[in-house]
Amino acid sequence: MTVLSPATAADRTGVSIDTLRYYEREGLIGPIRRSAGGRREYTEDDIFWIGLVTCFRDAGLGIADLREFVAILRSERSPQDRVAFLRERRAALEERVAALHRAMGVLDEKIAHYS
Amino acid sequence: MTVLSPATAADRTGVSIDTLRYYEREGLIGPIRRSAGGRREYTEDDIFWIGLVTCFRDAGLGIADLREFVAILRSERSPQDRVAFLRERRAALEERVAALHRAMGVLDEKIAHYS
DNA sequence: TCTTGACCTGGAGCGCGCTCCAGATCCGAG
DNA sequence: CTCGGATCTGGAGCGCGCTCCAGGTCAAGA
Repeated sequence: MTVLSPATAADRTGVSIDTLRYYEREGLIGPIRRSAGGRREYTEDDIFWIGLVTCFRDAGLGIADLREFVAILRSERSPQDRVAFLRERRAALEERVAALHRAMGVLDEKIAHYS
Repeated sequence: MTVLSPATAADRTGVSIDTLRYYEREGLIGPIRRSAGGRREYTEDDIFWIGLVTCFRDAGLGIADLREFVAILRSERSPQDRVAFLRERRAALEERVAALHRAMGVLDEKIAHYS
């Protein structure tokens, strides 16, 4: 099974090496397996997971939120608990969308005013 | 014409007094008129403008973005320039909405998986 | 073997957006 | 006139999310 060097992982995910290490320290990813010499070896699964993390980061979630998300998914919680947590997170994102829509409405108003 | 004290303005807008001063320093609002003694006197117009600013802040825009927004609206730019700027901002917000939708999609997938 | 460059760790530094503080001033109630 | 609460200013401090650095290790190529 092929593994990826830190540089390659960074390249593939669009996340800097420093940030990958940071995410690992913060418990958002990994722990990443190491080679005999102590270098990180990223698997495709790691890359996929990093993709999830960046997806949520891009959506504006904070590190603490992500950590909680990871903790829930890795925990032995019941499906019901997980679903409850996920729905709650979803609702928070919907509120963000609503805030965005409000701002876009203001913009539309201004645009209409100057058109 | 009635004016509002800093405390009242803070109360009305939900923005702390410190933050109102900060916004003023940064050029996002005001400059707010002062009383003979040097205290700020917020007008209803000021309150309205603060509402716009908080709307955009809630949508995740940064201070620099807001400053630019204010600068454009106050400048002597042509309506075309303003509309162009506003449309550009709107597109950026739409991209944020898209990022949010992507994250919500991931959440939905997980929810479906555990349901 | 030697060089070179990627990688390691721990910790410092940075920009953002506030938030708090000290010390002074203002002003309405008593 | 006095008192005390609200406000003023300039500047320090803080949490977040990286980003960078020093000093050392590892490993592939000449």
